[in-house]
Amino acid sequence: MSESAALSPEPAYLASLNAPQREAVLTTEGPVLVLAGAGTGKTAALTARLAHLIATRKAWPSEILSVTFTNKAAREMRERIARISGGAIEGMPWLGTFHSIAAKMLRIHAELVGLQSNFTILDTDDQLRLMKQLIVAAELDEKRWPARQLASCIDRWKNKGLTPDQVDAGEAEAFANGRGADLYAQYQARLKAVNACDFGDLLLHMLVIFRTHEDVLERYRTRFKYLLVDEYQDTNAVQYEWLKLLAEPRRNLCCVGDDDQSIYSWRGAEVANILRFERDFPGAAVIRLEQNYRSTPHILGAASGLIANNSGRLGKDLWTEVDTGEKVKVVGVWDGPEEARRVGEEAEQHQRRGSLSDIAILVRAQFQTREFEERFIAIGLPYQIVGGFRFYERAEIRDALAYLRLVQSPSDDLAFERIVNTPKRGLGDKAVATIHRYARASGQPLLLAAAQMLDSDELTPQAKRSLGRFVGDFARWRQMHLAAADTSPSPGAPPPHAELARQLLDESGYTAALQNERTAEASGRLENLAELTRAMEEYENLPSFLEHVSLVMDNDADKSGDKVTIMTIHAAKGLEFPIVYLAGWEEGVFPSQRALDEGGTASLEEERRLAYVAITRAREKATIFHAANRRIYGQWTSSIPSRFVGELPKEHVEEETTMTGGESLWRAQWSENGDPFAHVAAQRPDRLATRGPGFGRAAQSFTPVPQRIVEARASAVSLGNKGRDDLSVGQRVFHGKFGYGAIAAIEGNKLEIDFEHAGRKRVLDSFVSIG
DNA sequence: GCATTACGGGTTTTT
DNA sequence: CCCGTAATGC
Repeated sequence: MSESAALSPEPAYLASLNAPQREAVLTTEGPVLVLAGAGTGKTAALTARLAHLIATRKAWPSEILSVTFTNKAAREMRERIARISGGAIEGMPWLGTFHSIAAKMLRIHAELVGLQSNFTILDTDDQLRLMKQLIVAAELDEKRWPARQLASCIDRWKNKGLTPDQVDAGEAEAFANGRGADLYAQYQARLKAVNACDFGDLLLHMLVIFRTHEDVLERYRTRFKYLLVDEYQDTNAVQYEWLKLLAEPRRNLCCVGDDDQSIYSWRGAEVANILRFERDFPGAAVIRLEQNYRSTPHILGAASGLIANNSGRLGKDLWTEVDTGEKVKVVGVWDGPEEARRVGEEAEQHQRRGSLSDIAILVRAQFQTREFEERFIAIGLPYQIVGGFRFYERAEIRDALAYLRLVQSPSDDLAFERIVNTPKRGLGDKAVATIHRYARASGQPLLLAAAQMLDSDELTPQAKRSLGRFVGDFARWRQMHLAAADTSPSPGAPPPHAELARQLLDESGYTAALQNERTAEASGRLENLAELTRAMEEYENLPSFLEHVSLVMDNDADKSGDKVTIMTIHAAKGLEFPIVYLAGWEEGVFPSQRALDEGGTASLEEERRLAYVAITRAREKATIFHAANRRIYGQWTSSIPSRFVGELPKEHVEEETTMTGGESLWRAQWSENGDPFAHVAAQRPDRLATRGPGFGRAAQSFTPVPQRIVEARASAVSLGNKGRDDLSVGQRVFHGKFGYGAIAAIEGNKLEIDFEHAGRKRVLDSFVSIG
């Protein structure tokens, strides 16, 4: 590193940076706020800054605390630093998410908050079950005061840095007329009793420790010579307090963020943190990254004009050297299906020259994805929906993890509760309640209590037999686990903890139960479990794997194959695509009804920031849609274009409406009640034909049927007729686009098919032939 | 203890 | 309209 620095006029990591980026790298001392607009090379500057600190020997890698919000961001930064330094920088032990860093610290200092260092980190499911127990015990009506709501209150309090005794009366009112704070205290007591904590606790416990144990705080203050925070606009109150404490006395704190991209206030993020940075850290250098390397001038112009409608911004002017590009297109369509049809057609057109992975469809809310999904299935356009359930949140994965947790910590009562009757082994509520009672009376963990109860007559002989097997299994697995810890792993062979997991899933009957289901879901679940045990091989031992899992709820999208991506705007933050379709820009959808009803200006401004994030995802082309009619919760609703459409500067926008008769017809249908299709059918019979360009391709293996006839058949089906009687579950069929597959389920004229290559899809029966 | 039906509720999602 | 959860019957 020093050699190359001596040879070239400046170090390699500065070479491709512009002036403000350099400033962000070279201003190492004192507080720095880097306002990084969308697509302005923020990560490049950030990684260069880390490389610089290390290359100039201002700090060792272990003396820099760098925090990100997602594991993905942390991973990317790690990779980029390795690349930028040619692998010279390794082992940045304090680069990670707030939560993973907090967990690492808390393992060291656990006893200061009454935990043992091997505490478990609960998932949402465990939390809810625990809270529900408390609500029932408090004799509250669990209908009126659902556990979910308590969970969100407690989460909010933790995000604000409030311990149970700090929750004031006003806050406590939020749950069960003031009993919320009390339940919070009970919940914390229960967590301590089972040696566990939740996500919010990781940060809050450490904050409490910093506040009450000067020596611990001092230790980290001495260690961290430089602090770096990415996505600073997303920090919540606890995280802010953390940083303020740790940054002293050197105050070498560099925060990078964009106030215009703050879209997570609903989960505790406070834009105010970034807005008042200069006041919090007087003398702070504020550096603006405004040169955009991503989008065309029209896209930037549209986004900038829109966000200018927000007040209380720090302000940035994005610019680009690019001087070509299309205007942002705004398309008014009749209804949701037409919106999906249009996007599908354009995607197919693009597919002829380019790749489908260039295209993203961004929506405000998950329910909007359905329309696109249905259309794309019909025309056989490959797509992927990003978001929804993540791998580690799936039931079968959590079940497997609960087994493993219980093997590792026999006192993990929450894990015990989760799996004692999963798969069904005849230990229902009654048996479990008995075990509970016994455990509580004898002050023991559930699994231990269960083992002792085998010698008593508390349980029915049937339950006893079943429980005996369960307990015996665990005794054996536990032996294996302990043995595995002692033996040195033989090279080549799968590590013993992965073997243990496989054996455990077999012997517990979990695998068998899924195999017996013989449904498509079950086979998918078995695959997920296989993937889980495979993933375990990457880890040294069971404890380190479980730690990884509880912190890294990663959402790795399947990047293989050429597909259009459909996702929410939230999920798209930080990503970019050449072509972006922005669907559903209507009042009540985007901005969402909820934002309009409650929350006032603040939430409307957050919606606007979301819109800003959405537009700035596009590199070359952005198309905004608004539909005059949309079916929401099964009800046809007419809608007006989003106010955000009107806020786009005219010079950057090109408008189009597909409605015959233009504006007048569109306005006319407004007051109309009833089925908007009646109107459309009368005016525009062609609109009923859903034959996009892909139709022929998808339908190649059978006679094309005009849509109206297909629809007629669909209604016959809904009256009880089978669409076709030549299909049955398990049968091998051929689909024009997806190829061969087996029918997993039949619902009317809709089929669920496990395709050999395309995976599981829902298709209409008219699109398949017997293969 | 388990399968079935009724009911309600339905932004955004990470860690 | 469609999903997941909760009370209800077997």
